[in-house]
Amino acid sequence: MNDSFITNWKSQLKKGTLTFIILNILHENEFYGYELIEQLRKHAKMDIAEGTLYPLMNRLKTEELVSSKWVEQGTGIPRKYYSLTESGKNILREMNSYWNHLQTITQKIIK
Amino acid sequence: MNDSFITNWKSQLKKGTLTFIILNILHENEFYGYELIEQLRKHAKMDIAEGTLYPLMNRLKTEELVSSKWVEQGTGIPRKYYSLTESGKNILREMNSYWNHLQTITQKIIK
DNA sequence: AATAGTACTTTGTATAACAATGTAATTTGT
DNA sequence: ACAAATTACATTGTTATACAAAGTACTATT
Repeated sequence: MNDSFITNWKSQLKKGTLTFIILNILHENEFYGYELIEQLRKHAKMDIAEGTLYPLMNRLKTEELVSSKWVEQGTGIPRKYYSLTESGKNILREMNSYWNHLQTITQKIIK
Repeated sequence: MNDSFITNWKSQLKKGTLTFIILNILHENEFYGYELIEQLRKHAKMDIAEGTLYPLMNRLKTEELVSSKWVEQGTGIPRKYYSLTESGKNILREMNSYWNHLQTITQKIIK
């Protein structure tokens, strides 16, 4: 029951950090949804449900922080590739700045 | 409208980080609720609504990560002081460990 | 006497993660 | 050749949490 506290905490911690991480990943490269989930699992050891990612990407599109384009594959299901808009890059700069601030704060209090 | 994206993001970011920061603060010292809000505003530049903090402290009590005691003042309203339980200290160690992991991840991708 | 500040509490709303389920095509295992 | 797993996107309902707003009660300031 106290083990689930950590599990729940990690889930709550994603609210905010996930958006932040994904925007940063998209700053370097274009990715499609399913690929982002794999990237996060492999490189960040974060397990993201599909029901988390796809709605999140739609929110980012609605806010016009990312744009998307369908790319047909020679074979298989077409992929929707996401990339950062100019507005998205500006917002990301603000987010990075606040994240750094948060780091400074926590570094002072963590034992 | 895009300015409110950052505002909302900071609010979402608190889900998880706030619990984390408060438990770390309580690791060094006992504090009462109103004092925690002041501490966060002054030292972390985080503005926490009372309707955020008090329910949070009650959740932490229910989970037995913190205990509380009323302390009567010579004058004025009595204060409810919170302190970390042994269980709270153990959970906090796990949280700090995961937070450090998150740092390593984000440091690699932030421009 | 009125206003601001201290200190805790409760109620209702909005947001986001997630489990579950669904669709459709492809690849792998036997 | 067939079943199962994987790839890829999407939707619905549930749950947790921050926050605005309002309330209670006492103290300090003007």
